[in-house]
Amino acid sequence: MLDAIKYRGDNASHALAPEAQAPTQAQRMSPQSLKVACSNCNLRELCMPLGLSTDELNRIDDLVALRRKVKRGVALFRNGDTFTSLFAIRTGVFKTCVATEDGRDQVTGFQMAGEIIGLDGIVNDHHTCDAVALEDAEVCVMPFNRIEELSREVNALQHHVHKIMSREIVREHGVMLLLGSMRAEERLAAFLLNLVQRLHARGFSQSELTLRMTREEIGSYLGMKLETVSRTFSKFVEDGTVEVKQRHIRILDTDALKRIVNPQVCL
Amino acid sequence: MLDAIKYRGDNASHALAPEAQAPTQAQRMSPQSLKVACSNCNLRELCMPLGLSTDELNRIDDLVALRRKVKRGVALFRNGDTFTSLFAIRTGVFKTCVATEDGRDQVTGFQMAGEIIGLDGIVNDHHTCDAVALEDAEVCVMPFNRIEELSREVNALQHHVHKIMSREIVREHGVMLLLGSMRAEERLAAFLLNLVQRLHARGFSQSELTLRMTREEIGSYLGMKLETVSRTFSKFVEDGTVEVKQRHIRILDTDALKRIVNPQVCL
DNA sequence: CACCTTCCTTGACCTGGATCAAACGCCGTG
DNA sequence: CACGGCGTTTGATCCAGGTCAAGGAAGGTG
Repeated sequence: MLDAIKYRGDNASHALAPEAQAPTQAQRMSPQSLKVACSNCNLRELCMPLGLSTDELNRIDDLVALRRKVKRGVALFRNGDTFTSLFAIRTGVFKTCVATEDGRDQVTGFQMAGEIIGLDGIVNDHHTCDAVALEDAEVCVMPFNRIEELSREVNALQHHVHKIMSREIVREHGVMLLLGSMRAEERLAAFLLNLVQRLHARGFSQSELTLRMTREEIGSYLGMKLETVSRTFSKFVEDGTVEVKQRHIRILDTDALKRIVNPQVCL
Repeated sequence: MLDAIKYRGDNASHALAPEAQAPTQAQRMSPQSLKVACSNCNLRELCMPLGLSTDELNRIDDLVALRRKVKRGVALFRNGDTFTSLFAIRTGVFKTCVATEDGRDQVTGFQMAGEIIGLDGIVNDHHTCDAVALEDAEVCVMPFNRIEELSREVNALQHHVHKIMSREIVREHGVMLLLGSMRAEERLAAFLLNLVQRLHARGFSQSELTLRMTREEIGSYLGMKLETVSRTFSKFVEDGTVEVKQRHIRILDTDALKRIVNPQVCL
């Protein structure tokens, strides 16, 4: 799925703690005066196409209009907001969710550093879901007309944009498979494996993670009630597959999780 | 969702019968020698951006390399196939489905005339799902490198491609909402309303439709077993909401269906 | 520190939909 | 026309997960 790019050496156990990537004083004081440059961003390999020439890289630096901080619990955008930009997540984790008119809502994904959100807004020039920060976060704001302009000139960027959207479509296929045909244990196991894999690709541990979302949000994403999420965690603990201390999870037996997701293949 | 474009006047009751859009003799004989032209295609308003200049229209005619016929039950592409082209459906209905390694599969969508399939292949240069014709069908083959090339020059096309991908992402959000938070009756009601709405946008009846898929395929799409699909249909019939004769469906009370999907709003 | 709120866990019970099974209707074929 | 196969319907039963309810732990606040 996601290319396994390591861009941080440390396997910090408090993987996503806000302090881990605390902004510099300069960033905090004047986000706009700071020269925002993709070319020397350590997330570049996640957001941007590889193999760009120096010239192309410099032009891409202009993509990011500014950076924006989003406090925990605050929405980056909401259903109905006019669409102008895509957002590349620098730090923090977001959830995106859609809602029916009568109140029920559904988490459609959890996004972390290097991932792009806002793609839902392109069709109708306004967003059709909410993106809410699950912890203090920072994003790069990339005006979409600038993206379109530049991707007419930089082929690699054009193709990259297509790939990002296609990747999102494929990811959602996976969620549909999960929601349509898996049972509670399988869903949660798949969820944990996916999270830990993405964190690992970002240089964190393969076996430890700190959840940034509540049981209810996990449940919404996985199509089950929070009590079932909790019970399923407890079952994994009983089986010795994971350790759970509140939101801190340690995976003791990755293969067991894989077997749960895919009984046949992993004997 | 889909713009309600009417491009056919007739409200044929056997909406999707193959004969309704039977190919001409010329098409059957030599699909490649026939000049394939988007500019005079009656589906253009569904596939292509509006408001193109004559010049732009002519260039877009070159997008379609050829047309391809796909017999009922045959796959247009399969999981693993190398990706080269997107496909615009001219006639017929397709299903797309993904599968786990251990056999279970999940229908991710049903696509009809004017809709574009193959977007899943862009990320990794190979397809990650199967697209199977549910009835004899015909598609326009649009090599993706040609699309990228042309969309660098025709801004409207570039934006259109982005919109199509974004639309697919938004559609999948809706399916996730359905799978994650609706009950059987709501799912089937939502499914019927969506189908009939898309058919209506193509000039067919608002109240009658012929299903091209089996109960099992509907069930897979909606995350329920075929027996439950059948029972739910039967319940709708008891309630006087629809008439069901095999795959022929007549909706007697659209509002009732809407109320099932969205209890609060429709009192 | 005490208090409150929010989130999480666990128990007891219930139910919607899955599963298993049987029979029926439609349709293509020899 | 009879036959066979596939798709569908319907019934009977079961169970995974939902629902309701009661505490409990962590963390923030005055």
